[in-house]
Amino acid sequence: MKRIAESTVRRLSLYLSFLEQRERDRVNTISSDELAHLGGTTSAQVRKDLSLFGSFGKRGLGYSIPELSGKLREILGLEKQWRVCIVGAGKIGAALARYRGFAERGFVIAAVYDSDPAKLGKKWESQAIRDVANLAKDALSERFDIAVVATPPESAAEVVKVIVEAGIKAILNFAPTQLTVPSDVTVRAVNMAIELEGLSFALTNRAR
Amino acid sequence: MKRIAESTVRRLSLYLSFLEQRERDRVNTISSDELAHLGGTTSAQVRKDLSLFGSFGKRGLGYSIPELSGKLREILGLEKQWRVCIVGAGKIGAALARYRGFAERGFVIAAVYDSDPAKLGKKWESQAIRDVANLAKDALSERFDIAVVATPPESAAEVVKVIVEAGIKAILNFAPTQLTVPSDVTVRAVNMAIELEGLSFALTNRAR
DNA sequence: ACATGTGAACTGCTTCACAGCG
DNA sequence: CGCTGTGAAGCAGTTCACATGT
Repeated sequence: MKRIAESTVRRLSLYLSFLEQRERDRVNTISSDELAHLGGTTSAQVRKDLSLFGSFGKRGLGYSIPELSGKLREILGLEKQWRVCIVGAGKIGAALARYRGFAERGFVIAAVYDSDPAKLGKKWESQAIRDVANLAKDALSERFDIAVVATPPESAAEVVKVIVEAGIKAILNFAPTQLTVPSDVTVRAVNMAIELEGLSFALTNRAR
Repeated sequence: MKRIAESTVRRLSLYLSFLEQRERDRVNTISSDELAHLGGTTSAQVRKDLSLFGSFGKRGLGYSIPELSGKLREILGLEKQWRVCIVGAGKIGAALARYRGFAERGFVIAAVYDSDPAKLGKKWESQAIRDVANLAKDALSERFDIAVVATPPESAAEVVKVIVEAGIKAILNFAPTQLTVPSDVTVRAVNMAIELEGLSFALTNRAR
């Protein structure tokens, strides 16, 4: 399969979230132009994005919402359940564990780890917090697909080493650190400092 | 000033964080090649990024770490203090309020808002949680520079309306909703669902 | 000799514009 | 006629390669 740009995949996710809203409204067709408006892009961009995966629309009509959202879920791999383990039982981990949207989209929080003895064993949304020392062993039997790194920056590198050795191929990193991983492991980083600094830059350098 | 790509600004933030690590180590010069390694890019990219703002290096030597980090702070607008208000006193708001790194970089949490009567008045890292109904009024006297939207998706649009009317020109959005704002308002969005779906896509479509 | 700074070449994402089809 | 699907054109960001300065 052809290589797909990250920006394209992000837009596909967006399109899907709009379609899901519309599904609830019982509207059942949508044009590339409407999708473009919702997502702040152009109709040509929408059609190009979708055309990378097939021809899902009807000329003169637009796209069937149930059909297109099904296709997008398929493309994005949201038809299977993904087993996620969260490493780091701080506020960010908590926010993730509590967020209902994940379960809806097939992301199952399968385990939560921390290294703080005070937290171990405490229940968290029906999960007991486990000792991160057991992660490697647990991963063998529980087959985590995705690991979320929500530790302080000092521990991130070490945790990632364990994650990689456990054979997990996808990491969502909330620690403000650059991770080094083999090329078959995919990392997405969310770095709040970088976002805030981007805003700072925009405020400082915008035309007056 | 020439338009700068968002990707460039993100890299500048990264470079700065590496320089700050090195500053602590009392090393005082660094080459574009080293910076590139730390940030997973190329030396040409580093030099091109920096050259957009001036010539900060010495040929044959590299960049002075204190000088370059100073320049980067200046470029990114991190020399002044930015007043941030957080709207939504949930877990994400809490994670932000607690994160020490922000204060260090000049982002001052000036206020925290919520609409839940049960939360109002409670203290949070030395901030009393205020009623979001007062946001518009408070903004007049307290001059918030940046607003963080950390509310549930249903309330995001309404909150953003108030933020924009209050004259705040920069928004960091954690709600999984597309925001509509005038073109003089900068928005950065952090959407965990999109990141996870990106990982799902990568796991589904990677070469086998 | 070494590492920067930068025009030129390149790559790849986005936009255009229109043929194709319902 | 309307809206999709898609080559071709355009443009922006990245990489190359070398002249330049120390």
